[in-house]
Amino acid sequence: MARSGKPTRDKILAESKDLVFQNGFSGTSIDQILEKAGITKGAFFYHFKTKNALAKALIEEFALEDIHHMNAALTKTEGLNGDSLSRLLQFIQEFINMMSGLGDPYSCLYASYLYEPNQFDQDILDQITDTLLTWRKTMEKLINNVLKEYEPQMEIDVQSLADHILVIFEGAFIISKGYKGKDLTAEHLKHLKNYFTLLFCKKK
Amino acid sequence: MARSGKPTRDKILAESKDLVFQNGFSGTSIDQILEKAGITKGAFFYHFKTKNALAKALIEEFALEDIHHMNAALTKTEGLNGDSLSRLLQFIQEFINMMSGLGDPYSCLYASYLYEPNQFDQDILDQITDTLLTWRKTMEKLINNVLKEYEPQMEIDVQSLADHILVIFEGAFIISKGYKGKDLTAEHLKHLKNYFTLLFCKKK
DNA sequence: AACTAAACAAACTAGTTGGTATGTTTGTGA
DNA sequence: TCACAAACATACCAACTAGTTTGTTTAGTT
Repeated sequence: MARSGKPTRDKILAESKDLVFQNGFSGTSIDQILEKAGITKGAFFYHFKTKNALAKALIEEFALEDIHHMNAALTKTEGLNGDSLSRLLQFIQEFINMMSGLGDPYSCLYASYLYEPNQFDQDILDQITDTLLTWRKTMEKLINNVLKEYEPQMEIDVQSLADHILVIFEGAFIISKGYKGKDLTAEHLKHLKNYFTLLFCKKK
Repeated sequence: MARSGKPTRDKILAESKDLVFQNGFSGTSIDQILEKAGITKGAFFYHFKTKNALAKALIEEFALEDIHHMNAALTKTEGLNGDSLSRLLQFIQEFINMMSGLGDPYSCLYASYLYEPNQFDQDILDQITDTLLTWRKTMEKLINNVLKEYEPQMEIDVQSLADHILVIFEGAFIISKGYKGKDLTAEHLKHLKNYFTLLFCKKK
């Protein structure tokens, strides 16, 4: 056997992710990646058969981390299972904490890909949909548990309300970029927390 | 004089906008634009000095329409100036109506550009920031008027709350794309309307 | 009818693109 | 120690890229 290729592969993934967020996927050339990663073309195409294979690896890694964050927040708030509302609110608070320390605007690979969808194979786009659906299912459960104990102040569609957290994430990322300042996600998640608090102020 | 070049220029703008939303800006080649618009390279570079000049023209047109929509909704709700809250709510309702009939997910050029910012000159990115600031100022005014009459149920930051409508717009566009179904913006704007309604349920 | 400038068309160029073919180094187990 | 495969490096290519050059058509003006 030769030496391990994992450091090289990881370097390619890390550097190309940064480049994609700055230039877009098709705006990122392989030569740029080689230069930033300090490798050659042979090394790149040893680890990734095509440029699209890199795209797939990138989104797989990103989705894995994403769902991992979601599950971590779920686990952290498991103790509050008794009060369904504080569980939901604390779940959101976990992400407020997570995004609070952030300097530069955060970037999401889903949004990056979805604004040039023709560049990617179908399975890549499907993976994004799957991850969104996982989020939706999780949020629906949390909300439905609240609905057992609380009477919502307004008529709401659970699925739409479940999606709303992702909407705020993605939107906040973009607006943060638009203002070129620091990331604004935390403060916008607070509005979601407010919304939930006001919506479920009355027990059944 | 020769015949008017406006139809050609407009065709270039319309077709290239579609292409950019499918392929991204750097993923859209000039040759692709020529084919879709049914013109030649000479015609293209007669109307736009560089590809980046096209990018600028595209964002200028998009921002103009955007602000025009905003002002139209403002004008339409001017009659409600007496009740500041219903004015704010009806302002949002105008966009709910606008986005309700939509089939395919809507696309925003700001988001498209901001996810490959290195492809564009600074003045293009500045134009995006300016437009966001115009939205912010408008929303701040509407909200501040409400705050004169109403006591908010929770402590809120006006600027952040003003930005929140754009956050929901942009986020809803992306999530809609992710689900590959129809546009979901209208239903997410309803959550914003709910939020405002609950937040300002008590007069001073 | 001759002229003129705007509005194109066609062919070209220099550089870049993703991808390949072929060779070389590296570590490790028999 | 030597075989051998994994992990690279180098040189190359065909296709495509944005942009240019040069020539032609079109429609008002005089």
